[in-house]
Amino acid sequence: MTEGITTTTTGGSRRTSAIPRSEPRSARATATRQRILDAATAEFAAHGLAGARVDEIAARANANKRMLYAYFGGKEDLWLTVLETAYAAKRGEERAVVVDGLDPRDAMAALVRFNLRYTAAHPEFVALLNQENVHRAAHLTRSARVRALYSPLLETLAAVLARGVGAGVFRAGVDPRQLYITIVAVGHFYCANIHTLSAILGEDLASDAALALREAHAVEVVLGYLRP
Amino acid sequence: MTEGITTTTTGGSRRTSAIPRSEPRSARATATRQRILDAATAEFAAHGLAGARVDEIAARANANKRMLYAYFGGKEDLWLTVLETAYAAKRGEERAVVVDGLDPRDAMAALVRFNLRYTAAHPEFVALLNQENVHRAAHLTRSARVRALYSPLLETLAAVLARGVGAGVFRAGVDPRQLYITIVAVGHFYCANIHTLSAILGEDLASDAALALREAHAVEVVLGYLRP
DNA sequence: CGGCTACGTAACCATTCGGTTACTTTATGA
DNA sequence: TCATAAAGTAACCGAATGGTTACGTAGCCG
Repeated sequence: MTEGITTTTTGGSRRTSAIPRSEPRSARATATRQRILDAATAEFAAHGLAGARVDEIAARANANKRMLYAYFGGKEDLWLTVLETAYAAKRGEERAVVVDGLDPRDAMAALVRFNLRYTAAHPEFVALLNQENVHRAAHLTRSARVRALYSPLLETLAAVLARGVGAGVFRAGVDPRQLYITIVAVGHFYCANIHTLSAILGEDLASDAALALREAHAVEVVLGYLRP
Repeated sequence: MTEGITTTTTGGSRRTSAIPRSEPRSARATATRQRILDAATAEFAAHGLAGARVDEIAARANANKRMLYAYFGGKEDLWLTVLETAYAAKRGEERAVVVDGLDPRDAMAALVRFNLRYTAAHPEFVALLNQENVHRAAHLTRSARVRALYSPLLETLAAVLARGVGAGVFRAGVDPRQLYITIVAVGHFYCANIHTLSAILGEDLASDAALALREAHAVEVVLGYLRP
């Protein structure tokens, strides 16, 4: 009863910090929570943090707004949970990429392709990241959960790079972190700015054909650069 | 029963379409207009379209909200003007880059560096683009003014590329558009995601030292790739 | 000067929206 | 079976926000 309310603040920005319920007890509750999370991901990706509407999220989820506050605490907390979930999903997929035993060049190409395809297939991830950067990662930096999720892609990449250098098929002296950023960049930037780029260049970059061309180019750039 | 109030207008979103005043007549008016535009650029970059507050823009500009509506028509129209202005500014800077007479490799390196530096020096441009992509370039595609601003960088890039191929110092068969996207990407992505990347990688990528490293890497990637 | 118009101000308005309260329904287990 | 707590609902609240109206002021031309 009487959860510790102590709102005290309401002065500056609209915020309250009801403690989010940690674990739903029934299967129905879990389903409701999940529906809210899915709806929130879509709504946040489509409109951003400030543009998203809590009422709309609840409506999309076929849930009551009250439950959203019960499960997640508030709009910003929900945003963070959505972000964390999106990150965790990508890290999970990355973990499933296995390139052991492949020729280093093939392995590297596979990593580049994976990244581009994942990015293209998950525009909501791109949109969420864009938004969070507008906010200068204010929420993400507060998240211990995300900080713990060091990218498996980076680990794999460093290993492949070292293997290729050892085999004499890659140039030496490449910083894996810089290369990681570059690989993510050639795919992410394309997908993130696909609308403005299409508008500026006057062609549809979102078509399958255009994506295939971009993929080939991305692989070519990375492998071309890495030649000894 | 009386709930369906037939407000006639205001069906979906709050909008009014006051016709923006085309040209201010006095110097004072021009200055006011400019102050509003500058303040809007900062506010939109900091908070996005939905997150920006019209009152705040007016306050920052030391102008009255009324004049904002008089000069720009409304929040979304102001947003578009800000976007167009930012684009025009970058295009203007690009036009000032002259690489004629340079060795193609030096010329290419200069283009890569220019892009990275411009992007790093203009976080507001990056933030605005991010936002506009969240909105799927909905405003930009409506702008004839931006569509006319075909990137000079792309033109220059294509020329340098052709020159290098002719001189035998660049590989043949590279699509200038793909390369353009890649060059912009390696710089833009870094700057656009500098906050989330710093959070994930656990180091400050915005420092001068980190930026210099990134610049060197970007040049190395592009020139390395272009080797025949 | 004197009236006209562009420029600027402040108070106001209707609606939206995040968040809350008071209440009903559903499931669980003693 | 029935008390009890979790899950869910609907109506409500008040601050914030985009936009407007009615009114003052300054500079320019006759």
